[in-house]
Amino acid sequence: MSKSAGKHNGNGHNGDNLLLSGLQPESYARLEPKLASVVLKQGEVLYRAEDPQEWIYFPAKGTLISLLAVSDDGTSVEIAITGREGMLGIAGILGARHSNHESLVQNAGEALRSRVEEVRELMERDAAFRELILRYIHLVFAHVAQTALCNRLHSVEERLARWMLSTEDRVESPEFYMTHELLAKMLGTRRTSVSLTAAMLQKAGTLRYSRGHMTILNRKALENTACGCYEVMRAEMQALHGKRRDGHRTP
Amino acid sequence: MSKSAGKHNGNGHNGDNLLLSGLQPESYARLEPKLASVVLKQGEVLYRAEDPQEWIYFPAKGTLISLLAVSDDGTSVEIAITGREGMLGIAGILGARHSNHESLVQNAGEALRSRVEEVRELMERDAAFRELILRYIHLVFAHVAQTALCNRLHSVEERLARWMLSTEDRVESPEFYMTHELLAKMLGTRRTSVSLTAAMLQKAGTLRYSRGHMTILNRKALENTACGCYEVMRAEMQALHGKRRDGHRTP
DNA sequence: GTGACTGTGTGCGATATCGCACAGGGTTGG
DNA sequence: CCAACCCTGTGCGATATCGCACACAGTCAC
Repeated sequence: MSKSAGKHNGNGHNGDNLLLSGLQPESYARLEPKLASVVLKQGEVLYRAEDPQEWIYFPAKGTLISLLAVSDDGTSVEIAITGREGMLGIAGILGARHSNHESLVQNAGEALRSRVEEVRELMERDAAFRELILRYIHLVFAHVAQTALCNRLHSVEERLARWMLSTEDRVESPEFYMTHELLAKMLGTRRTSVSLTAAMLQKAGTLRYSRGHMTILNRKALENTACGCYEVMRAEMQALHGKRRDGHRTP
Repeated sequence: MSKSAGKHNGNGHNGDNLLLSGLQPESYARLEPKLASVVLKQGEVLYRAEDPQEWIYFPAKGTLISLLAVSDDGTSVEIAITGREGMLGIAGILGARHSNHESLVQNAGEALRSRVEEVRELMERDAAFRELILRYIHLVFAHVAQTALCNRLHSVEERLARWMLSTEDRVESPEFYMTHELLAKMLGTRRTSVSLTAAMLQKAGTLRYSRGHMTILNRKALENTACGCYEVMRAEMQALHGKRRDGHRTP
């Protein structure tokens, strides 16, 4: 279900983004000339904290972007994660000049982007599009809230496993680039805590990694290790995009 | 600045809610017949997790409501806090049937409420109102994100102080009802951790409490104890409602 | 006034995580 | 091929918080 998504109408070259493929053909036709395809590189920062919110990004299949909250002393924590199920630039949609969050490209890929005003204009015209975007904002809201809970109540191991699962879902591959250092930045913990936990999971045969090349070997085991937050977030996403209830991907 | 807020147009009996007082008179006149005044009691739960999102609440001056994320094992964490600067029922505005969050009345008071559909309808008609509501959603989003960071990186003492300050701002009084047990529920920690920390602050003369009756004695000291998250959240609120930069209240 | 309940103080061992420092093995670029 | 750099493993003491249990003092209902 890559190009022509089941319940969606698959507007051809929408970069597989699920918000765009949910558009009616005539709405998409109106937005299309404003959309530009961009290539996002691993490690690229789309928005720094305090940057003006000018662009909306609609990630294509496989592209993965983290939203990070940064503290004044440089420490940071991931608050949400975005793949082709969503978009980047919510603050702009909500009328804010800037947000305090940094968006960091975790897995390279393509995205379509448009100016905030164009998207807002389409939202005013097209009620279905507006509803979809608002529902997506609700999804992110729920995601951030669950993260707040998870950060407080769950162990590094549980959070690490949750992160791996969410990432695999969006990258749509069990292999991706991710160092312990970066993981620590996102989980808001020390690099060594990540290394210890990851080593345990590797010994157990759950995953394998080497110098940033990470591979999930046993997804079931990861699911058992992760806290319930993963399921909560996944259910929320399915409520929006109506994916199948049984599995996370279709071959 | 109780009834007739400076930059706002003060629509008489809007319960001092800053979102409603920001409305143009004709818009408010349209919404007013749909608004009903309700009294919220201490400890009352407006929305349980999974409850259908039917009502929007606009708290009046002094009324304080917490948004809690609840885990399946009953543990919980506060993700946001709402006073007269905002409203309750964002999930409904965003088109979600339900949210996973519980809203708990911390400080009794009044609120105006209306059905979700009425508010949504006014949002469609009145662009200024829509912008205000969307900007408020951004505010809450920023608040939840900051909480996620704070929960992960800051100590019980810092978080407790932050909570006290936010609460005083909304209750608009240095005295309010709050037990250690409840605080623990919101900060996502043990009751005894709260008791220990609170006892330290009491010995230092920063606050005083007895069986749920809590009084802030030295606000400056609290500000020094709290993490920067308080300032971040407050700045965000001021960006929306344009309050004075120097103090939190006017006599 | 008495009993039941609720809010707070205290103790104490267990554990996860922190903060920091250093070593060594891949990888990359010249 | 070598040097510099990046990623990961390891150690170890310090500390915050956890989890649980029990004591005691206000407060409220009767």
